[in-house]
Amino acid sequence: MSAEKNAPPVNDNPGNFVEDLVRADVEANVQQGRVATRFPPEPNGYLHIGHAKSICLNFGLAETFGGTCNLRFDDTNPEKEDVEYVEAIKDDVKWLGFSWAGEVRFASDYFEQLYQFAEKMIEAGDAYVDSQTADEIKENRGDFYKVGKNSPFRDRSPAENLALFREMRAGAHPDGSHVLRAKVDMASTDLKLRDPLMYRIRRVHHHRTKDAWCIYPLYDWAHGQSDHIEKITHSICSLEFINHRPLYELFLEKIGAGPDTARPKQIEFAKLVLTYTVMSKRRLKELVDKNVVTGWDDPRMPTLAGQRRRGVTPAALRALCERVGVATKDSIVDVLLYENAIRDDLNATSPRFMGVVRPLKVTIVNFPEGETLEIDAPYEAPKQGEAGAGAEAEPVPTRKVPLTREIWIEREDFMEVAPKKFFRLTPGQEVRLRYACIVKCVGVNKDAAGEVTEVLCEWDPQSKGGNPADGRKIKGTIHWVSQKHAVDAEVRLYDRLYTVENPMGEKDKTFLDFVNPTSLEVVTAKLEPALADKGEGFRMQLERVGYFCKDRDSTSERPVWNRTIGLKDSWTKEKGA
RNA sequence: UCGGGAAUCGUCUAAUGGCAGGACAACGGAUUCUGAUUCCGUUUAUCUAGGUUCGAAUCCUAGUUCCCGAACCA
Repeated sequence: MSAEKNAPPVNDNPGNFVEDLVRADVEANVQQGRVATRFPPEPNGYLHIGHAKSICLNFGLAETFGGTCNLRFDDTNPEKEDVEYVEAIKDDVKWLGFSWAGEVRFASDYFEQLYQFAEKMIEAGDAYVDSQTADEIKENRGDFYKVGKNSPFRDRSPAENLALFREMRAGAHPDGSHVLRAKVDMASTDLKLRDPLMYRIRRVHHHRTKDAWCIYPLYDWAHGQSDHIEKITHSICSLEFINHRPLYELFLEKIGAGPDTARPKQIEFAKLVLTYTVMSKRRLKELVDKNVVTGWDDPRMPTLAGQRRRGVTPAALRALCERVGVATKDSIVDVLLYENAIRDDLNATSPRFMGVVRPLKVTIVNFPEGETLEIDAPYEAPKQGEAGAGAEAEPVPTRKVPLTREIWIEREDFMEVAPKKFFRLTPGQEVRLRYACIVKCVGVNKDAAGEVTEVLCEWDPQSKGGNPADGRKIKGTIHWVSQKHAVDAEVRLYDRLYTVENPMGEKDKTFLDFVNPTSLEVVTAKLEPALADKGEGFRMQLERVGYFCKDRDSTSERPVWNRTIGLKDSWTKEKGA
């Protein structure tokens, strides 16, 4: 008992320092204890696994504290943005299982208000129109070791600045001729504070505001102010934005957002990076544009659309984000953690079926020709710790599996010359056909090249259902499909897209140099007939093979299944050793 | 040569001056009509050097390493 009293607090949960900070604010009644977050993607590409972490964090916080989370598109750079992405992103967030508060927001909804804020800045002498060229601005900004030089236009009067800024808005000046800058400090050691740009002139069609504007705000001017307009309490972003925080706060100060206890608070966390994965939108676009993959939703892509098509569940993605934790240290998560989260969820939820991916003919020579044995086989995911069959405490749902004289088995389940501990088919050895019976290999047929083309077996008719009458131990169980009933299907066997942990980590090479040449292998598989009528998106486990999801490329003549992920395999490892 | 961040098992992450814990991975074993699942067990960590303290991952000093920052991108 005394030991219990002295026991240190135990916390087996992964850390989430953001949640701790928010909780502290709620308990201190900051912002009346209100929690309002936002997920602010730029609609210039598809969401990926990294975004999932931010989505889970922001929406999760809102759920945890009974607050709200907005979906806000940060659409301030029309050159790269498109409605295609807006729709895809909305779908992805919904698919992940989250709902945003009210309508979808757009930074572009705030362009007028942002503009008014900017006029206030000008009137207060806190912003000016700079008419230097882009090169001059860059030159005069200085660098890490050299302070900047004031622009010759820095001392224009508020009245002149206001007139010029209004002309900029009205389209009186060509692109690039002027910018609006905040007047801060060209000598600051923080380069971000050397008179940051607020507006540029760009005659570009915007996907929402069309041609209403020819000046567009830059990130630093748009983001914090949008947070303020939406009354966001906690503005969560990734680590690289920590350099922007002083500016974030300065702008809120200048627009009169109130005391810092009443303003949005920027908090930075480490984004999710996975081994064997390249997440940046630019590279993802490159894979698409160079046809390395078939599109943004290619099942090898780390995009949410790709992962969804591959068969990954939203629950698996959420589990990954939960397990990874939230911290301020740059980290690279082993992709195995993700694969484990996928298997974990799929194992618990996938019905079981049989299918042969690389078929090899087997003839059961003493099985009556033309006869079919119908077997009732359970297909539900086994309960935790239970075996797939046998342990029928209560009736379990089953499907009919036909057994005939000619069947397909997996090519790798037969070896003419087998190593020790090979518990599958090999001459003279007995093996169980899952759910069906015991067979023994009595011979093989080969082609001219010496390749085994057919395996001959005898079955034990006393073992119908899978267990021998005399109770003898059968070590191996293999899957099979009746040839006569088999459904041909295109199966896409996906593997990691890269051959190395960090495809970006090599000098003199690009990530494209490390694309796995066998990241996709297409085979014609033989599936059991019960799978014939499954619809697009149906997920299942092919026993002993892996988890699969029916692809939208399926036609009535040719079903297509994607391998989401294989089963863990301790056999190939042993074999290799 | 500047400014800002961060350093705990192989990986991610706890412990906020008091037993360095968990997950994944690895390894061993048990169970199994999936070589899966499940169960049990084992190995492995506080960046370095000083200091404060009865006691330091935690506080102090110095150093080292890594990341971010010089777009009219976000």
